[in-house]
Amino acid sequence: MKGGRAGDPAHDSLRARGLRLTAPRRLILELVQATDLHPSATTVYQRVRRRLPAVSLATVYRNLRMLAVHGLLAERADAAGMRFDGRPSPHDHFTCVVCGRIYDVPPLAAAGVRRALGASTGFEVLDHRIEFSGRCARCRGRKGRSPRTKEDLWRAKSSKAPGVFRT
Amino acid sequence: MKGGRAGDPAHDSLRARGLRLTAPRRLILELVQATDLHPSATTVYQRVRRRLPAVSLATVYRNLRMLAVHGLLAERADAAGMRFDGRPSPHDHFTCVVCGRIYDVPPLAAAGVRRALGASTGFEVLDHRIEFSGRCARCRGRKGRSPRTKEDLWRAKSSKAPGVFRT
DNA sequence: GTTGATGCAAAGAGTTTGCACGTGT
DNA sequence: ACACGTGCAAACTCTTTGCATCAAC
Repeated sequence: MKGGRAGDPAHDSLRARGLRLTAPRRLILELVQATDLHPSATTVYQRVRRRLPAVSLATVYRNLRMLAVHGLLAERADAAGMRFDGRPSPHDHFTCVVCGRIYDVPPLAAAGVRRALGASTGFEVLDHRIEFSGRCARCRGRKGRSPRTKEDLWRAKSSKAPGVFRT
Repeated sequence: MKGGRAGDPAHDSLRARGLRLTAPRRLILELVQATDLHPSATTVYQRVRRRLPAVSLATVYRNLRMLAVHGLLAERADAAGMRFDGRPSPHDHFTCVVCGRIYDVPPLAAAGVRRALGASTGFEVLDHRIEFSGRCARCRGRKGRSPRTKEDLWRAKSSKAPGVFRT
């Protein structure tokens, strides 16, 4: 009764693959796609509960993994666990060592590097990912300033995402 | 009585930082530095036990982390947990989707990409890492063949590492 | 009505930690 | 001898799974 109907992009993506569009699943997908903060499962869970208080953490995990398997989300391993990325389109990442934010950055010089590697090794390069790290624009300003906790803003407050690049 | 003495590179590296050179610590460092298979803590543990049967898993974890903090090893996050890399020098990685091996590859086209990112974003790029994936040379041969378990060879057999690139 | 999805709780896997004892320097 | 390192076991965190129930189609 609260689930989506035809015409909804999420609905169509799921139904086209023979997957059911349940309310938790739909919300989880929407939330992850609506931010570029690469949230953890727990963070998604906390956000989901604000609109669907009965949803369990297990359901969040099951859906995140399933959506990733079907290519609607991408998974990233992190020292603290898995992170989820709502944009499966090719792009790279920049992690700010000061504030901990993970920014999406456009694919800069992919093809040439991949070709070079394939030529020199005989490996068949199917995919690649570049992880940059350093200090982001807003953290270059302040001195040795407070490492603001990464996604606390998103988890706790509104769904306004910082939004740096949309790849 | 069984630990190293002056003149040993590992001994010097540790002592120079005020760290003690115990037998487990020395062996752990040597094992990780001697392979490019990026072993997990459990894998290192299994290898350590073959020469020092009394060493505990906790000690392996403590030493791996401590050695990483002091820059003698590098840590990598993986879906299955942490991996350890004995070569802190800059290099990239290629993960074979068939056999699961993680190969070291030489740094191919770093500088230009970093400069481009800095110029277009205002970010100060301090480091980067490229993760390639695909099928390695030896797996391109066989058809849709058996995903040989990653580092079983090293864990179970001799310390002969496949050795692809030495960066 | 079927079949897959969910909630709950329990189980797993990887990693960390408290404490008393052992050991490098 | 002193301080750090170690073994053991318990604790913790993140993630997965079994099962009865519920709901999308």
